[in-house]
Amino acid sequence: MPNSLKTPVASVDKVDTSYLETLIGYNARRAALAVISQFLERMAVYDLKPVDFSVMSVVVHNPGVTSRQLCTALNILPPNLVGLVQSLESRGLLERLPHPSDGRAMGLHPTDQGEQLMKKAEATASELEMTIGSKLTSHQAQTLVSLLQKIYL
Amino acid sequence: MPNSLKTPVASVDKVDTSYLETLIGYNARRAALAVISQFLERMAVYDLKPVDFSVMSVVVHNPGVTSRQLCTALNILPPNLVGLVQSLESRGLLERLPHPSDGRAMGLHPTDQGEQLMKKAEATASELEMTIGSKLTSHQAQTLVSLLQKIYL
DNA sequence: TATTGTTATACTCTATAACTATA
DNA sequence: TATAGTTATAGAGTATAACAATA
Repeated sequence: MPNSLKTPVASVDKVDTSYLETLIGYNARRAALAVISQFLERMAVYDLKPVDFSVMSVVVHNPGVTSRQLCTALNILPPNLVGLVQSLESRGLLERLPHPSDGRAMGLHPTDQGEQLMKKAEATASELEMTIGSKLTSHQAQTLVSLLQKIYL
Repeated sequence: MPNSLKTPVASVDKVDTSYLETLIGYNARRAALAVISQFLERMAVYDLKPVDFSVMSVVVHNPGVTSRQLCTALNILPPNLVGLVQSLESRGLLERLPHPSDGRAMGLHPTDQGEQLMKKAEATASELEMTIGSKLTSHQAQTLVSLLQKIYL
């Protein structure tokens, strides 16, 4: 029997992605992109992209942290951090001071302006968590974070 | 009291990322990157990157799917799909046939070679799921997938 | 000899505008 | 007028190699 009679050149009405939806990596990436998309919108007022936010947040909570430490903590390659830090410094959000004991390194310190901005930005980030949380119970959100960390930590 | 005496230019021994680790988006992105990194290694033998795998998987499970449908299902922009499809076609993994009812569209169909490759590739992907799953119980993995889907679906 | 920070650079990924052929 | 597929191109993100200064 010719295939053309059995399936006269198939067409698809509804796309079935059920297989991909069984994969943790696929779901994690889709979820991350969805959240980051909302994050971008909400952080636009502060002119902070996710990486800028992460860098500033670590600097605020770890005054004096070095570039190397930042790279390790956030999984950023050193050459790619240089421009980020220069940009944040030129915006007056952080400053680079000599490291007290290592002459090669520079400690990154938040400025007052940087701390004030991040106070607001972290509040906005927490609001976003609540919005996402409206799709999840608080217990589910906690479970989700815990399970994700098991994978990458 | 001069600040230099209270904190003589701070240095950081262990970086504290506990705030970022409360954010779903941060954790989802870190987890996705960790899984994708392993995915890249395991799929290298098939010369399939995550997007190639996703495209081929949808084509195999939806013979005749159009480019537009693929873009919508996988959140890819049409111009960025063109090269992917051309590459997969030139490798003999799929073929583009005229759509039965829409003269503008082309249906994407897996070749026999494409189906055989994806049979192996999907088995490899499932093995990877098991490996990730070794960090989670099967029930936890199921919960994780379900919670991630609540966020982006 | 190893490490921090940096420059230069290349490669990939993602995004936008505009065109054609068809609906 | 709207949509599918395509081209060209720009921008962002990510990668490696190599160098100067310091440990």
